[in-house]
Amino acid sequence: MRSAPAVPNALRNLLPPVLLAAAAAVPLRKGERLFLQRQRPRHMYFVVSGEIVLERSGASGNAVVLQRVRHGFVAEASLHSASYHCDGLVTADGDAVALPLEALTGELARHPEFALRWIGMLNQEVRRLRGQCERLSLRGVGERLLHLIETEGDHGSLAVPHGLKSLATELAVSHEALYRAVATLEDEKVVVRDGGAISLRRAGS
Amino acid sequence: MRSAPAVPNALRNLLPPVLLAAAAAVPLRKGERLFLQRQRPRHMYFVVSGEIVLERSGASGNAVVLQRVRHGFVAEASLHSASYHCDGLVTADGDAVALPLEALTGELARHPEFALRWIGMLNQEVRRLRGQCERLSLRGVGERLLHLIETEGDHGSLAVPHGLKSLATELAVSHEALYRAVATLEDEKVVVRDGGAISLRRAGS
DNA sequence: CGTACTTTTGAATCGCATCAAATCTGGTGG
DNA sequence: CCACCAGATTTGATGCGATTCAAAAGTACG
Repeated sequence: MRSAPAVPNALRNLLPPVLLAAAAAVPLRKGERLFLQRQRPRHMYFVVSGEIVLERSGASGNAVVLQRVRHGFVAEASLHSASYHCDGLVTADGDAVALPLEALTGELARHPEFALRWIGMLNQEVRRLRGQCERLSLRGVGERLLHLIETEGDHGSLAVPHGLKSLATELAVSHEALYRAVATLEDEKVVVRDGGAISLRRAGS
Repeated sequence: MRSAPAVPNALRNLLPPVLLAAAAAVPLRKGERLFLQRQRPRHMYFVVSGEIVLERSGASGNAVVLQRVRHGFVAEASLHSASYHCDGLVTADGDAVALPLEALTGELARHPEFALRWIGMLNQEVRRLRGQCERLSLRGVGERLLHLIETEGDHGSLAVPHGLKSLATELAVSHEALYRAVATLEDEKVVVRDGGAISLRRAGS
């Protein structure tokens, strides 16, 4: 028996029954693109496992990573948009849930308390994005990494399940620079690497 | 008679009557701080004129500019927060409107169509922030500037009412670097400076 | 065992930050 | 009107840190 938790608890608590019924499980295959820039939005996704990267190809042709999502909503901002504003690229196998945007709009209009929860979710996203902007405003790879650990980490410990290389693109630095920064911070006894996690020495655990 | 447009049209179209009645005009004085990090949120603001900068003082003590607002909402993400996540510093005299958060929450719960409009506003903000992250991920001052003009500008023309210096902090580069980048782009016939605006030569106007 | 990937280290180069200083600007008061 | 000041603008020189190119070593997986 495949234990397929098509809809995780986070969604059960947020969405009304009608939407839960309309939710469809979507398998994520590395390399696949869930949606493309400029496409008309039809679904919103919730990543249960695996990884999706929102990326946008600039005029110069180089792809820029807007966001990595390992657990949470993707394309939630396309609710009333005429088109997706970025690509949804799967970078690690896993599972997601697709929600039809039409149904979502209808339920938001029908259930005020759901709309309020949705607004709360968006507020959280806005704050997270502000944090990312703040992080990217920092000079120095080390500072960015420490900021990430303090901001997104759990009690001074940041999970890095997919290696430092993918983390480097999120911090908008070369992977070499990140490796060197981590090594330096370890020498300085500021952080400790524990396999799939980086932790601050002070505070936290 | 002072023509005091306490509530601009953008707000009239968005907010229900009850909130418009609860809105209070707030004069903005340069140097003043509308709210402080970690304070309990009581109001949300809408900038009519002047400028407010959202800034956060990092652990290292250096202030980081999260956002400059010359027209639009400020602190909209603090709706259900226990505290503001940044300071609201006035950087240019002007006027704003203050909305009590309590009343806002109540109206959102009471009027689904208002909640939907609010969600639309938040979606726009999320996209704008993603754009800013994308911009900050770019290497090179010139690239960031061009991205800003293309993204936030009006038909390839970006208003710079407060000089390039404040723009530099928004792009997270030194003002010297920005001045040099602008000069270079002008030499290369890529942009034109027109007093308070920078415009692309190709496209746009 | 081989392939593909990440991790790691090295060396050269380039862009930006930084410090410094000169010029220009608008505004204020004499 | 002019002197003067505060701020923005501009140019120059220097150093550091990150990028880049390169290559080796480690690791996971079929």
